[in-house]
Amino acid sequence: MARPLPQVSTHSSRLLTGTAEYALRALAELAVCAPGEMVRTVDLAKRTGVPEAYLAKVLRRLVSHDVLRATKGHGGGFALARPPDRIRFVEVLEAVDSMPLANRCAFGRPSCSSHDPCPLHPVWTQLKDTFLEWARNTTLADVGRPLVR
Amino acid sequence: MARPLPQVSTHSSRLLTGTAEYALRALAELAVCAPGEMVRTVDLAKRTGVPEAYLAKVLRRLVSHDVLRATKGHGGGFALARPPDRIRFVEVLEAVDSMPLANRCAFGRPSCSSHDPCPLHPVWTQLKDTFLEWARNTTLADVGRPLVR
DNA sequence: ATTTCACCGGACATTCGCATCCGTTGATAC
DNA sequence: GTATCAACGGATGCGAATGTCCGGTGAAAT
Repeated sequence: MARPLPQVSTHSSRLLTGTAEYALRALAELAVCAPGEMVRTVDLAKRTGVPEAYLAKVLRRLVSHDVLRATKGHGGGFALARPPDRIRFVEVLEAVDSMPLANRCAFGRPSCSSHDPCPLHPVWTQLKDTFLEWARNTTLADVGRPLVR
Repeated sequence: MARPLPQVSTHSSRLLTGTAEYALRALAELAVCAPGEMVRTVDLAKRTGVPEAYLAKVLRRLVSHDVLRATKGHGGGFALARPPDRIRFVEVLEAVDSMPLANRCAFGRPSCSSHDPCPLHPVWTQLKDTFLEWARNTTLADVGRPLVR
């Protein structure tokens, strides 16, 4: 017992940071709980396979960004701050990562637009916009579902 | 002078690793050169804003993966190993990152499929497949173009 | 042949994301 | 009031990704 469990793997095009993935795992668990049910860090850690001490830190960031709410003491724990369908992935990513991805040039140029594009601008914009659309349109209500959209 | 120039920014949902971004910058420059023209590391570094010493290391990885070819000595440098339209982004990412993204569960489960899905499986698959499609269908011939596809 | 040039490749330094630890705070149970 | 519980938040450690350095190798110019 006390099996190490699957930590984040390293060195690969990952799309999401390890921390963001951890946040989504925990939120996915909370999304299927009864509304208002408080779940402790230790339980979330067990269900998600995320290191408990680190998960605690991630959850705190989500609380400070009003994605989660928390209560202390007996019967305490974490719960979603709103119904699952009103928590968008983009909010989660902003909370744990702070993603200024929207206007970032793949060439590192301070200004890069369709008017003054860098060589990578078109292909990079294509990928970036797709990702942002996904992050903005996906909510916690979409987890654990057969993907209808 | 000797201005630091825009290194990769940190802490954000990045989609690509810094190294992968560096590789694409350099390849984008080489893609618009005359076929067979050899470009030196120092010149690529200036044009792309990538630290020269590190870029040299990235370029070597691309050579060992047959994305680039290199020659030493006077008039030496790097050039694409093939025409731009035959170099897919996925090859580049595999060369510098080694991306086993294809079958990786966002919940860290050893096995996760549509038969035995984790809560995040549907939404995660959606994003992952979109990214892989982008990486496989985009080539160096697409850089610097108005994005027609 | 010698010099110069530019890639090669490994050793080394730095930075940052990931992870752990521990004392503090506030709420509940008794 | 006291004890217990669980979140809070700062300090610290670790390892991978990033970035630097330098001697070696082979090709071209003279």
